Amino acid sequence: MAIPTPGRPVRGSRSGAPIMALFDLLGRRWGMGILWRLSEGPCTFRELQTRCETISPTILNRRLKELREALLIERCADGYKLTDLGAELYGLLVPLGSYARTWAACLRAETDEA
Amino acid sequence: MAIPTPGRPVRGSRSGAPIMALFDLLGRRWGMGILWRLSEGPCTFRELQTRCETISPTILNRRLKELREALLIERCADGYKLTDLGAELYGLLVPLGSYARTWAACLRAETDEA
DNA sequence: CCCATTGCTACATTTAATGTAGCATAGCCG
DNA sequence: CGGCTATGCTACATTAAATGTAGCAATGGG
Repeated sequence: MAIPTPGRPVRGSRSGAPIMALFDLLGRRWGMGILWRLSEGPCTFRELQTRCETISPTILNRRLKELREALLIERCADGYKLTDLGAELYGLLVPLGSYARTWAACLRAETDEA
Repeated sequence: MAIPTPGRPVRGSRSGAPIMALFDLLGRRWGMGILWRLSEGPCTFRELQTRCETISPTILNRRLKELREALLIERCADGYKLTDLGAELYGLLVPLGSYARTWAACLRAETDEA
């Protein structure tokens, strides 16, 4: 699957709105998860596979290719790492971490009362 | 597909880390796009379908069910709208909009020079 | 009653993800 | 050198998810 290109039709925008292209890319399975795990530090393919806990090498490899093409990650001596552009994106995802805990608490509360 | 439940195994975390559960949910096709479009204001199923430009009713309906179950959106007189929890999440996605434009510019630059 | 709009569902097809096995290369150690 | 380990993958068969089109049942006018 080719990477979504801003300016060309993407899922959610026939005109290729950048945000929709980004959502299309990050919305692929494991997309954000890989960025998140890689933010813990550069690592090898196999180490990344371990960090992701349940990813298959097939899909890890495909996402890595896409994310490299999208300039978010790159190869290095230790295997793979975030580019500056990727690190910047990661920075925007960080707040989702604490939000997720709030969200989880709400879900639990809802489930309990039901 | 059941919604990923924090605390139970999800993609990326056997122990169910909230952030991975959230990534699993938002990482489903159209997940973030629907939130984004709904943030423009409450609307009907069909209007939302139009805003999304290219979504099929099948998958729109499925995502709506999931997002409702996840307490991010709810039904209202006008059709659907974000819950407070969903609006809060949307707030965290907003910065991705301007980031996406930067990212698009970098991609274009890269493509041009190659 | 007729027509338009609503929120969907059915179903057939295409595409993506999974899981397991294993190969080819590179580096060490004796 | 031979044998071991780790690396980055790829092949392939299976399952699951997304797509696209058609259309139905319900509601609310006029």
